[in-house]
Amino acid sequence: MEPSAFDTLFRALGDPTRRALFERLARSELTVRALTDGAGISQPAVSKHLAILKGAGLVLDRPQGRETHYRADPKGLAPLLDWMRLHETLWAGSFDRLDDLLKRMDQ
Amino acid sequence: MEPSAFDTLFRALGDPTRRALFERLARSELTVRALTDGAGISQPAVSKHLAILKGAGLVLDRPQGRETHYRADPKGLAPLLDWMRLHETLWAGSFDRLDDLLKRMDQ
DNA sequence: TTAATTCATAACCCCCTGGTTATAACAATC
DNA sequence: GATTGTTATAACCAGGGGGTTATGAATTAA
Repeated sequence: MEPSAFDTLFRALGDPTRRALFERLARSELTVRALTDGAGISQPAVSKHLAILKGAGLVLDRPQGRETHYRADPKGLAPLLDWMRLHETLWAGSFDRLDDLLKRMDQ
Repeated sequence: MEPSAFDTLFRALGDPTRRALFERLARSELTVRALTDGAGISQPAVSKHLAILKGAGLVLDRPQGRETHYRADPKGLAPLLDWMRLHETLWAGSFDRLDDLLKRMDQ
């Protein structure tokens, strides 16, 4: 069976290195070179991670000349919300924390 | 470096088989035997998945005689909320959907 | 007490994944 | 045009992870 959107999303976020890249891209758009500097791994490794993040819909690329700019895609996390909605009953205990999150986002 | 709580949680949820087990346990408490029937994999494989889910704090076990009952732990998903809070800015676009979720949980 | 059931662990295997280096394509600069 | 810089891909490799069967410990049933 082909992997679901949940699979690709969870798997993409499952790797710490990949999640670190995503978190950097959440703050600002960066080129592959900029991402490689400070990532502690080679440039091809970074490119592979970016391809996976892109495949999961977490990241968008913007080629410009010889460099490619990457940025996080807000819509990429939507399946996470969908999955949580499937398990609302589990959330009762965490409700107040989620409420806090919403309040902070609202202001 | 030792893996963070995020790592263990995301990795635990990253495997489809494991997520399926977790989803079944979200609905009702089940024994290893009950989980194995209908999982499509061997009993030792199920036990290993359960150990990983337990290690991630997603599941609680309750030994009773020769069988062990497992159930989902609501608090296990808390780190997911924490992680989302770290990236609130990314959420602007998904805000209304999260709002929907909260409304449905409130009723 | 003997047999059957349930579960966890050990030992093993294969494949997938995350890393590497090498290289090619393309763009910018000299 | 030649060179340098940026990125993606190919080829490869080591390790980890998810599966298996075998087995033992503990509990229940016969």
